Amino acid sequence: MPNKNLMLSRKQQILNTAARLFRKRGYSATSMRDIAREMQMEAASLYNHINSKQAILSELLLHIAQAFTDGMFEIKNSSVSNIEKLEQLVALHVQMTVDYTDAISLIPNEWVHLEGDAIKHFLNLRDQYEKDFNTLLEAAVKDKKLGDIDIDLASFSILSSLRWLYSWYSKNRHTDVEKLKKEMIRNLIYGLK
Amino acid sequence: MPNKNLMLSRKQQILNTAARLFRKRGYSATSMRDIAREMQMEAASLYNHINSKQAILSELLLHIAQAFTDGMFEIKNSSVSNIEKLEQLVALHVQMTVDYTDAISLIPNEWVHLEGDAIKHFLNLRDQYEKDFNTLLEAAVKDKKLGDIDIDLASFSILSSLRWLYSWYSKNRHTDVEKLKKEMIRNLIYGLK
DNA sequence: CAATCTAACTAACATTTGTTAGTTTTGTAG
DNA sequence: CTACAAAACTAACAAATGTTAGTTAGATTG
Repeated sequence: MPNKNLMLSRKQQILNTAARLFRKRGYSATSMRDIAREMQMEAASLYNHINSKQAILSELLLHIAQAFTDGMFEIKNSSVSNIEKLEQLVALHVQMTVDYTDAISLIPNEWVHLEGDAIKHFLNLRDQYEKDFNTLLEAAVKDKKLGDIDIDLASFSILSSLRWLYSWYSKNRHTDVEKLKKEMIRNLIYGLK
Repeated sequence: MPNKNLMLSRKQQILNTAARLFRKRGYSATSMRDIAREMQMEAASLYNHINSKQAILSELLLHIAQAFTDGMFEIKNSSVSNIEKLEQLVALHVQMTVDYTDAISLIPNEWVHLEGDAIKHFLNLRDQYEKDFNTLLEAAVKDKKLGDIDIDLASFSILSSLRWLYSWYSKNRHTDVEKLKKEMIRNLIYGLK
């Protein structure tokens, strides 16, 4: 089977390669020459497609963060119960993990290497997302669908597990995605009942 | 001999400072000059106390990993029920998080920058710990103390939350430690019942 | 064919990096 | 006070870094 990367734009190939290397060794420990070697080209040639190393990181991270924000917007405004919205959010995380395993692995830590407006933007999206998540969790408790939990700590626990799912999924790629969604919903949401 | 104690205490200051900076910016993005500046000394002077940047990282990570291994050994061999052992393990994580907040933050990601024997040793300790954790979880299920969960995924979820607790705790240092232990046990263990 | 565009190349740059060597200061024990 | 060891300093190093400038090969278009 030919390389899947062949069908993508050169820029997208570079982003994918960078995501894989950033995941493996971290942003700082990955050099432009590392990325270039993997792409079988010279480091300077990368600049025909991307503006800077920093721009690679911010494209990767902001793309993921925006996708989560968009997903949250849709789910928040849908007309299902609060507990169902929570279920859909867990499913969103699982789906994102499956679709963007490498890039999503950068979310927990590598954002610290963003600079300027990019880091502000990223943290704005992240903080708003977490606020929305807490709000939904609180609403579900008020609906008597969840026990009398510490909202902040429970929210943190759930999101921690979801953020690290990429690591589990990498070792279990055979897993059926829909089954995984159901199991995570059970573990993380109904475990708290 | 009091000279040696003074030297060790200076070394410990360096380790603590390094842990704080490694946490903030990552191992690779933290230079020896960064650590030195924070210690109000020159980079070269650090080498009177430590052998290399790499040695700092491995001392920090292996110290934490060994403490977990020791804790697991004690708990495994104690004469309480399996479910109580799980409770004690959660409490161990919480206590370690409180005692070594900065150094413990390096456990999830920064081990990738270990080299040679250090990385082998670290991964051995980590993998054995996770195996022991899984075994206990399985035993608790067999005791009918937990529902019919996917052991691997549940173990992963619990450990993810515990690994990231340092981040929550940093923003909630006022929290009573014993209360936090109880809440985490409830969230992570009895949530699964 | 000629002109244009894309995407590769080589060469070089100014910084920053971890670390070593050699020297000087400082604190303490006898 | 002297002697010594601990721990700081200055200076320098080779290697690696992100990036720019200028050039060239190959394809596409008029």
